[in-house]
Amino acid sequence: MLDLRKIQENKEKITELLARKGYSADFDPILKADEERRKFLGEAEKLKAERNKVSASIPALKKEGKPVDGIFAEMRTLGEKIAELDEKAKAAENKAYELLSVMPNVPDEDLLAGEKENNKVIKVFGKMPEFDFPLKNHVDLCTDLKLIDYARGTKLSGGGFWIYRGQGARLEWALLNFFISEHLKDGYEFILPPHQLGYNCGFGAGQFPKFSDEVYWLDVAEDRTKNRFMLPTAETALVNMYAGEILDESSLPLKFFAYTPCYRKEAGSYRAEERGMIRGHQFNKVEMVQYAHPEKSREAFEELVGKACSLMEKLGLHFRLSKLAAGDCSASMARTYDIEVYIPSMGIYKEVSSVSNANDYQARRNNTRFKNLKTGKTEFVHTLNGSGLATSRVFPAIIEQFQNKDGSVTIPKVLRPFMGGETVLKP
RNA sequence: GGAAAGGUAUCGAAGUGGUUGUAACGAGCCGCACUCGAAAUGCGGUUGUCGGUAUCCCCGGCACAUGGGUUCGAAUCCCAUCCUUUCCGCCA
Repeated sequence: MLDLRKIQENKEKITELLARKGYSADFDPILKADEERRKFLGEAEKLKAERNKVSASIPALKKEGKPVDGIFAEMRTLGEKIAELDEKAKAAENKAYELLSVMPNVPDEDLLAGEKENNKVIKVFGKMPEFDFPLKNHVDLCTDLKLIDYARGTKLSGGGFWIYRGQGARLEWALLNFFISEHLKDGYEFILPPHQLGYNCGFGAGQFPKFSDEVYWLDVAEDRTKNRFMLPTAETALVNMYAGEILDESSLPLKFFAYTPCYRKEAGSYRAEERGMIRGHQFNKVEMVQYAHPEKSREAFEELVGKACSLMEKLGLHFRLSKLAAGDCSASMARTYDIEVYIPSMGIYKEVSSVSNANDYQARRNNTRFKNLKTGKTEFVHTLNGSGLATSRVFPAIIEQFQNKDGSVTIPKVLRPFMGGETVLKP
């Protein structure tokens, strides 16, 4: 949610920043509705003040035995006028809110305008793997090594689902446990949230109403706002934990991570080259979230980026870090860096982590605040999130980047303790 | 799913149609006093939000789970919804 006051003060600037996201904003209907709201509100409040004054004098009048019936009749008419003005003010407010709630977040000023093509690679990690033998893709490797059962996954649930089996399940679990152990070392609190969330969570995270068709709904109620959906990322849960609450300033930053599967329709995004587990309807992810003091949120962002990179480095993978252009950041986010791992068989880099700062956009939507002791005011916190990490791209990257001539795959050192000391995946 | 009780501020909790949302009382927190210092004690302060060209005070509106209703007037009465606790039922 954008700040209406900032729009009033700085309409041109915000319009320009949103244009970098490819969004053409028209604030005039919102500002007009808000002006209307204030007009009606002012009129209603004047009448209410009068009513309150009269009401307060009633007991005294009664005590003195003076007649009050005439006053009551007058007040009844006044009450009707008030109700009418209240209704008008409410209607104007709802209109402004509705228009405002579908607007995306403004990007940070240092972001380039435009889409993907303007993303900038900031840093490349590790060496591009080289193979002196014909390399296999991860689908073949996973099948030959009996790590993933694609065919039977489809049998159970249709396209976009697979089954981790034996050593494959173990590798997946080892990855998750490795991530968890690293986050625990950094002092983040481990969260296991519900996987079914209410509409308010989707709204608060800024994913609804726009993207409400891209999640799986549990059809227990006709009205979506009373229904639950399967979470598309743990962010949707973590970012709403303190909705409506006022946090202690001294408790900031709050640092969490959660493991959940992520359930997504990914409608229409299937492409032939994305075979195997690159894009599924259900994938495992460990998600990091911070609630930060507005003055410290840039620091928090760097910390999350650093953590995601460090996980990848410890796995020994070749990957790169990109700063996204304004138009490639999702609607809720003011700033996003992607970590992309190299998939040798595809010859391209695929996202394994997306680290974002929503600034106060999400906090405004779900009303998460803290008391600023310096100013004595309540302010919105900044929320940040980042994958740390999603396994569905890391797993294939490991399988492909660490494959050997004999068809085996070398297990990264940091994962071995979580796999009973095994060093190689062999057929 | 059935029954009962309940939802008031940072927390516990009182208030069950009137002049009082800082809303008794207690705790917490902040300040001051006492003290070498601390504890104890005493005094004072301590909700959020919207609006009034109003980041200092000021004036006004609103908020006692949420949404409606009754009334001149609602934390208080009525209806609906949500949630919590306890008991019972169900439980791959």
